[in-house]
Amino acid sequence: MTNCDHTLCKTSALKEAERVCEQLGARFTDQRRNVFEILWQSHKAMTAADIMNEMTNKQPPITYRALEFLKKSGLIHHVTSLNAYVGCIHAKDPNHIGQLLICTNCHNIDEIEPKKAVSELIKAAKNQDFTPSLTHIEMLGICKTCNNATS
Amino acid sequence: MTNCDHTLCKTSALKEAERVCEQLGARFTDQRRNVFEILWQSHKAMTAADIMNEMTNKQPPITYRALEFLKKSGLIHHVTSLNAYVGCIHAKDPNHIGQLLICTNCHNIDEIEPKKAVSELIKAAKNQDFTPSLTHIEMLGICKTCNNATS
DNA sequence: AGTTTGCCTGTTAAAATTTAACACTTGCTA
DNA sequence: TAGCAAGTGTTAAATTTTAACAGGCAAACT
Repeated sequence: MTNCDHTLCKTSALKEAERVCEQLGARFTDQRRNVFEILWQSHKAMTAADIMNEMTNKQPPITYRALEFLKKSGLIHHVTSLNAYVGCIHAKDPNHIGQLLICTNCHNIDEIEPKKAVSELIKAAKNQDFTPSLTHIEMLGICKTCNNATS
Repeated sequence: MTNCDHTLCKTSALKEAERVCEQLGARFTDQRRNVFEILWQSHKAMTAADIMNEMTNKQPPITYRALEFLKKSGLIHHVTSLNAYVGCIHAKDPNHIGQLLICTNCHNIDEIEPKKAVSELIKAAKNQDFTPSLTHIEMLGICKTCNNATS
């Protein structure tokens, strides 16, 4: 995501969303598209309320249902430590385990795939005979841009 | 935590809590103790409402304030993916980064310190010029006991 | 001992967030 | 073209969290 051409970025996310829905036999309806596009206006996390405010149809169930669907489909992430949502930039790979880098200054979120760390995490879990099915990794901190701005 | 002698486990957690409060110049008051003991009845995550139900004084602000304090002091963890709380078993080490292993079957939570994985996560973040200050790692899955019971 | 100070509590509400329930619509497909 | 499953619209309500403010309590100072 860092320094993306965001118009392109958004366009390809939309294409990807259509493809994923197709593949799931689900519809990328107006409501779902509405939520998705709002989230993809930026790489910042938005709360359900933030999103609802920008929806055409502002009724809570509409928003929550769309969020639920998009999350289940792997198209967006629930950023649990903020109770907010952000578009997923690795939707292509439904089994990826992302590491969210959440800037507490500008609120942008980057997502990387820390292959080595993940395999260590899994190894550590297996050591306890724990069988993982879902992994959340979230880091709060200061991003590159804000680091440079401060210095 | 796995297969702990829980009476001991709880006792030492209480001692530790008293020590931490002392060190912080804060008081381990009745309300805080109440929440803390409720959480330490088990290694299961409890929601604020669950806890409130068992409190002597069941008023929301009492519970939320105590939770907030215990969390800030590193005595409990907020399990963000469940929006629930659990006692921290590494309170001694205030800078530790824990990996929570959350059993979706029995709801017990174990916490381990995956040193290697964490250093990889930090490395991955630094590669993006991201300076982390707080890291959350949560895994949902099936624990040892439940694995054995099923097989 | 008396008083100040800061932390902590009690209490009343209210705000914010999320879900339930149910009737209706839409698009596929048999 | 009827029937089914998926998705919507709508009304409320449940749940979760916070605000605000008055009062109490313990340690620190005089």
